[in-house]
Amino acid sequence: MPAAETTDALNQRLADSGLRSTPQREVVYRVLIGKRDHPTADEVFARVKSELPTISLATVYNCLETLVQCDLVRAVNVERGPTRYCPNLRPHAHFHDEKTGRTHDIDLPPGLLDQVKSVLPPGYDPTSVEIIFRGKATKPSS
Amino acid sequence: MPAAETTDALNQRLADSGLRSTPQREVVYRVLIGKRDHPTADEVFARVKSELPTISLATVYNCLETLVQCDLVRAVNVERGPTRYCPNLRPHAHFHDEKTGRTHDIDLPPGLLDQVKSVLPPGYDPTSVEIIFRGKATKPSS
DNA sequence: CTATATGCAAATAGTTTGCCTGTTA
DNA sequence: TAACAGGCAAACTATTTGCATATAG
Repeated sequence: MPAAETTDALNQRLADSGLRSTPQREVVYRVLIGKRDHPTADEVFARVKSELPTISLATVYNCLETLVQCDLVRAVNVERGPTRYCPNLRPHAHFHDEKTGRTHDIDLPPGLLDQVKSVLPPGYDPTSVEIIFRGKATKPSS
Repeated sequence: MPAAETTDALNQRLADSGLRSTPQREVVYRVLIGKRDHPTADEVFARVKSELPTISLATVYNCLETLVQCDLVRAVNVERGPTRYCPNLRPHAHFHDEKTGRTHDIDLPPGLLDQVKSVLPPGYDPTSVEIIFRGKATKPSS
C-alpha cells in the first residue's frame, strides 16, 4: 500500500468527521501502519519523534484518540498497563503471548463474530465484539 | 451459598497454593461474592472498610492479586481505567454497557469457547479466552 | 482570520514498592 | 518463632488537563 494511499484514507476520515489534517496526525498514523506490533503511546511517541522531533507526548495521545474516534485504529487493553494501538481494520482477535508479552492478530473466519453474538440474550445490542486469547505461541512471530 | 462454604473454598485454595488464611483475604473475597458488580479495587476497599475499618488499600490490592492467583477471581479490563474484579467462575463473557458503564456477565453455552479456540492456527496454545461485548443493554440489570 | 491543534508543564488516577510491625501456622 | 501478611507513605506509571502559541482551512 503506497504511503499516499493511507494518507488519503486518513484525510478522508478526518474530513468526514470535520477534523483537520495535520502533519502530526499523518505521521502517527503512518507509524502505526508501518509497524503493526501494537505499540503503546510511548512507543509511538519514540517512533514519531525521529521524523517529527518536536512532537509532544500529549499530542501523540491526542492523535491516537482522534484516530480511534475516526475508526481507523483500535485501542486494545490485553493486560493491565498502557493501552496499545492496532490499525488492523479486518475482523480479528488478539492472541497475547504471556511468554513474550507480544500480541498477535488472529484473522477470524466470516460469520464467527455473528455466531458469538448469537449467544447474547434478547436486550443486549452489541456494537462490537472483542476476543482475546492468552497463552503460549510457538509460532515464530507476526 | 452459606458464608462458611465460600470461606471453606477460599481456605482450600489458599492452602493448595501454600498461602495463609487471613481475615483480610476472607472479607475481600466475601465482599466480591456478595455483590458481583465488577467493582474496582477502590470500591472493594470501601466495602471492606465497613467490616474491617483498619484495612489499607495496599492490602486490598494484595488480596485481590492473591485471589486472582488462586483462580477464584478474574481481573477484567473492559475499558481504560481501573481493573475490575469478577468472582464468577463459570465460563462467561462480559457485556459492557456503554451507556451506564456497567458490565454484565453473559453465560456461554457449552462448547462455545472451544469453537472460538478452533479458529487459532496451529502453534497458538491458549490457556484462556476472553470475550467482551460492547454496546447498549436494554435489559434492566443483572 | 479564527477555530482548531500543538507543546509544555503541572495535575491526576491507579497501582506498586519499601520498610517496619503484626500475625499465622 | 520464623516466614508470611498487613499498614502506611512515598514512588511510579500512564494519562489528562490548562493554557499560551502556532497553524490549517
